[in-house]
Amino acid sequence: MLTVSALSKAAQTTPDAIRHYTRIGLLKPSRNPDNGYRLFNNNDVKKVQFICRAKGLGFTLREIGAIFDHGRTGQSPCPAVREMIRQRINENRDKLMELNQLQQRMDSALEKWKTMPDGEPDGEAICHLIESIN
Amino acid sequence: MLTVSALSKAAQTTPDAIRHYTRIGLLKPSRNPDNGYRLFNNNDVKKVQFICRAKGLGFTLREIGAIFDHGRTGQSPCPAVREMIRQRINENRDKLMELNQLQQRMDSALEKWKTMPDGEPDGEAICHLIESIN
DNA sequence: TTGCTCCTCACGTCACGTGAGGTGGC
DNA sequence: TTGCTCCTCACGTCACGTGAGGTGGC
Repeated sequence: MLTVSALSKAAQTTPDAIRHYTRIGLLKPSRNPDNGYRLFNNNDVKKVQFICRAKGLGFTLREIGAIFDHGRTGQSPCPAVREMIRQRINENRDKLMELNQLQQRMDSALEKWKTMPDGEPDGEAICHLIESIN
Repeated sequence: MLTVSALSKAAQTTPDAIRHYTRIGLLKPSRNPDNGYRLFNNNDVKKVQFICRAKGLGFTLREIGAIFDHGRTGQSPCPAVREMIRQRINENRDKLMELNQLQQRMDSALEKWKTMPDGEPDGEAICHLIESIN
């Protein structure tokens, strides 16, 4: 049986993350009746490692919980997993495009500002650097 | 004088966003004594447009508030603005790299899974697709 | 009266991190 | 006794969106 910190070390994460996963129901440790400490077993080490791997593939904790539930109801989670990652790939593609555009806007703003002096507040403009954009 | 929705239309945003900006102190409308409705003036239209433009450059509302405060204390916000965007550009570069790597991990996972069958829960693996990664 | 707008709470989002205040184990 | 770990709240993060429940204006 493992305590919070022992589990966090075994699975290469933080004690707070372990407590968080417990709070939202991904882990269901038993308790030491003497002091109330959470007690985890070897299967929980696997579960936390699974959580970390799935997070690394872009799955949310809510989705990971859904995958666990599939297991409990005896259904294969695999079709849903394939579908989730397809969606996540599309979402991520959109986000990448947005951030690329943001990066370009920021770069060209900074470039443009190189030739502009700092302005003093004059009641007219708030910050003429920013107002010069668009 | 403008109401919430009139201001939101003039500045091309939503009434809820206007209420939010008021709540966090970026806008300080007067009130109609008869009914308590927020009352904005033409300067507020400019401020909301400024907020939107700055958000488009990656500034947070907290940073935008700091820019407004510079104006009130009679200092030029411009040097701080240049510094903020430099930082934001670096942060965004890191985020882009992360998301690019995530995209690659997701793509190669989906590719690899094409040759793998769905697995039934067997008490051994939670989801062998995910566990096959790394 | 209907339909639109306005109001004020106050919670939810995401995955934790961070105190506050207190206790167990060596 | 000291230092480390554990515990349970409960708030903060970011920028709103979304009810709930009620009111004003035409």
